[in-house]
Amino acid sequence: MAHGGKPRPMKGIRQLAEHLDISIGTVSRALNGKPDVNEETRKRVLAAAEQLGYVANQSGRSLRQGTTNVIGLMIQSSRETVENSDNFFLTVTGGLQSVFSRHNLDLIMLPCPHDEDPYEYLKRMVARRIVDALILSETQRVDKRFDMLAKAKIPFAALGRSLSGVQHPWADLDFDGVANCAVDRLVARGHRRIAISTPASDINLGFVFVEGYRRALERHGIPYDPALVIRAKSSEQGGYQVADELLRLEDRPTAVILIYELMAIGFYRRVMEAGIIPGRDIAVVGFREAPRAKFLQPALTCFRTSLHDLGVELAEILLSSMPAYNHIYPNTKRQRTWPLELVPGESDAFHLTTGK
Amino acid sequence: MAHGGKPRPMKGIRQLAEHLDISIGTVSRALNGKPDVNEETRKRVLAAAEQLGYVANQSGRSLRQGTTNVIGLMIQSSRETVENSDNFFLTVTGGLQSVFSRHNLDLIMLPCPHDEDPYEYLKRMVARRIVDALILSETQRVDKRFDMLAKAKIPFAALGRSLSGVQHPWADLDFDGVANCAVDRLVARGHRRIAISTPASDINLGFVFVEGYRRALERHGIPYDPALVIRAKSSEQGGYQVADELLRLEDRPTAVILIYELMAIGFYRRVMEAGIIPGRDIAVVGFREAPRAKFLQPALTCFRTSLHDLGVELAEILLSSMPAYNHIYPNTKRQRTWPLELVPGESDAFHLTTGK
DNA sequence: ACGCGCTCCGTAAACGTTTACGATACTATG
DNA sequence: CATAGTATCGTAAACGTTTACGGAGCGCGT
Repeated sequence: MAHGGKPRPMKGIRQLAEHLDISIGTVSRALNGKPDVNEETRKRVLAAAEQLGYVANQSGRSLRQGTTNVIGLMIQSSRETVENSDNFFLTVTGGLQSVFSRHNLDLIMLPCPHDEDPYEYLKRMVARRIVDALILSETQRVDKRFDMLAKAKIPFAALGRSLSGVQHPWADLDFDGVANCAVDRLVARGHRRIAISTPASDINLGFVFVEGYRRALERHGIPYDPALVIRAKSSEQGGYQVADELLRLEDRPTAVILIYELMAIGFYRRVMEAGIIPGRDIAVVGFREAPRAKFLQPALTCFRTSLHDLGVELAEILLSSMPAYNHIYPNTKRQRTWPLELVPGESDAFHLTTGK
Repeated sequence: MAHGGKPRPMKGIRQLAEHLDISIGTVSRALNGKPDVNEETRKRVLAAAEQLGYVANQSGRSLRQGTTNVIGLMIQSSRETVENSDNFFLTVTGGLQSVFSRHNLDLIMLPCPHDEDPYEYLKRMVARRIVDALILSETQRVDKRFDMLAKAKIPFAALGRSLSGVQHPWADLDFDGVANCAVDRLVARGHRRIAISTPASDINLGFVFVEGYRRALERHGIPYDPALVIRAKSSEQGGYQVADELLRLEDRPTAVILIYELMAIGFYRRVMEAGIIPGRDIAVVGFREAPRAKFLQPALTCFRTSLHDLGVELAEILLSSMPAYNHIYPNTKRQRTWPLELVPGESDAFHLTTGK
């Protein structure tokens, strides 16, 4: 490879210092807002940097001070994620960034390849020291990643709870609260056989969801029937499959709670194929409100929340557990279940005992 | 084993060298596969690195050799993107990674915040030298970013064409080909007033799409009517709006081509509100095949493609324009329109002249 | 005069790696 | 035996930045 004899342009702080006829130490201090530099020289330095388009080389900086000013958001583009994530991650990302940018932190997304073990991938990213802190998503029931990050002393927060690493910081949608509310609402309308869907994978939110459902049933004195818990992919196809399985049951449920709004599309379709009208013959409650759920007929009863604000909260939780920032976000609650608001629709608007 | 028990975490190549009683130069050469190192010592070094969990610090490495082994994929999480991107980016990402990982390159996603100018954001990322090369998406009609990257001599490729930076490498869905094919098909069924939708933003694919449509009409001797080109967001709501606007026209079109499949959901809904049945009273052709389009009734005629393979192609295009890799991917065609395959549905299955 | 504290700035040593260069031992060749 | 060539390895200089340290200049109180 040409390793060349051309006089390199020396694009660095050194050139900037020479151009200003100041030592590079002073230039660096001026740029980084250190106190012991004359205000007037600082102005000169900043002006020159702006004019010459100088930006500190990240490698040099982070080599010296062991910090990168980059936060990583790890996502596993598993097939299931790919099929249903839609705007979820990007919306949360917006909230995260709105906080990080205030501290000159940049967010990058680390997509773990399908064919690579998430744990190994994360280990590599950590070892490379490319990020100062991490946000983990799609937390598993037991998730080795937490222990690893704790041992490596990398600050992190999770988008989702987990059973492992008990005390780690997280923010999570209030899955059990939603299941609870949905059951209450359906029971109040006379339903007693209520089905629920949960993801097929080991992702923890499914367990939390079903657990909330189970406790709510218990509170109402309704026996918990495992046959009414359907494991399915969180997609339209999954919803179709849920309906399919429920139709096969001898003692069919009169209501169903779907963990992803998109599933309702497939669910509607399948039951209508069987001549069953959602909102008249069976009650349906979905999870998050989503633009495309708005077009369902009858309108889906679901739960609204601001994913953007959830991102904001999660960012603050992360910063509060980073030594360099916890003086700015002190005592922030390290674990936060994020509330959702009921959006009543027509899909469960009938009372069972009064007929349709 | 020299020191029994658990070795404490590696601090750097220096400790690894001391542990092996070899100079750090040799260790580095061994790890990087340089030729002038004894095969047997190399094995020892690799084994020790594996055992002690040593991974080279990326900052030190990239500071020295000016390379990071990271490829950045810039995405602008604009509101429009957030609403319709669904699995698009993650799927393409999978294809990209399958190529990059063969060369020990990692892909990171750089999400430009809504409130930041994409150009400034990119400039910052480039200046920080955090990536070796870039993939740009959502290319605008005229896109300053290309010129900037060219001037900064950063290798890049684009997911999407542009009018600026004429000779830059890119891969792009065959928007004009699809528009062309759709028009041909509709004309063959007797349609002459054919509407088309295009995004409201300056994203280039809209122009390419409409241009293909315009030329196809011209070929059939059908006059181009600007009133039939509807600018709308690429979402269900956008589709609803397209239908709404078309219904207001005095001389209503008999067919419509939608640039995003999701729009069909809203479109169906709106025309059915007006008592118009898609596939009987109006012909509808969508763009990409998507899981949720499968649930439309009648089935949407649309176009299928593998976004994963598009990612593979794009990765190879990028590598072929990187000095360090172009010997591996020589003479790869630098610009590639990616084909789509027609998936006939029922939404345009009627012949206009024979009635319904 | 002297010392002290303060403000500002220059010097140089890190940070962890890669790599050009030279050194050593050994082998093959003349 | 001298020399050249080869295989292998150690040494030290970069890469660009931050920062501990010290020094110069100055004002001020004793």
